[in-house]
Amino acid sequence: MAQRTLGVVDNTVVNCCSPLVREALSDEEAQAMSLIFAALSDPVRLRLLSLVASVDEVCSCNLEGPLSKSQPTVSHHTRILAEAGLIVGQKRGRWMWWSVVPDRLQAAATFLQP
Amino acid sequence: MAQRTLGVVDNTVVNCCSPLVREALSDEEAQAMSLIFAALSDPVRLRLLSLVASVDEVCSCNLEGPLSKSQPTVSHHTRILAEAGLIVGQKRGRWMWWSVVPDRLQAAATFLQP
DNA sequence: ACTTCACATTGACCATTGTCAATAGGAGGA
DNA sequence: TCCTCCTATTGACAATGGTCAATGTGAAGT
Repeated sequence: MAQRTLGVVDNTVVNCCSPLVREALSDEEAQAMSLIFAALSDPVRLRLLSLVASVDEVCSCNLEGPLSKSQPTVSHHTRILAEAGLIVGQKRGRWMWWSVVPDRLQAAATFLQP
Repeated sequence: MAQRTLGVVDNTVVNCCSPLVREALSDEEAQAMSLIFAALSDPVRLRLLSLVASVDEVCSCNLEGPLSKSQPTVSHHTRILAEAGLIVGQKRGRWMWWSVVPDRLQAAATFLQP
């Protein structure tokens, strides 16, 4: 076992590592995290997420051009990213405004941190 | 634009953020990163990676049991994780010993860090 | 040489996914 | 009301992916 112990606090061993490294993942944890990474596993969605993350808000109509994808395809990808909790949409008038969820990105990053 | 500038060093603007947030991702970057996340997008592979990460080395024969998957399936998943650079295998005798590549995990984590 | 053991590869099957044309829904303007 | 605009949904298709039985490969022991 390569659990890198940092110290003992209140008679509890404190380990250094993220859930991924500390111990074997449960089925439920693995299932939940795989949904996030599945949302990140497509290059078009990564570019879409990057477009949203690099500004405060973007409406769907401003994504078709940069992504060179049809409107239904963009809608499909925003839906998957939203279901993974990585972006949230707010409808104002006829436009759908998307923004990132920094906490969700941070959670995924922390999960991988060795 | 929501580029959060940290300061100016050598006449170059220094931004705070990961590639994902700093600017729109290129096709090549998106394609490359999507391969890593695709490797992480399956619950069985996440559990496999966790098993490898929680110890120094594991041979394939010790993965079939915990994962409840057939030997070809385990081989399939180790291959995908290895091609993504997340684990490396070393053959010693008849056994294949797998270990994680911490730098690769760290790179994926940094990529997501907002 | 023969056998055994650990792992990789192949082939087949079914499920999932990315894409777009066509259509539907819903908000605002004339 | 009618029309236009933006987005979501549906349906279809090709491509990809997870799984395992069968087979191949290669190393170690007898």
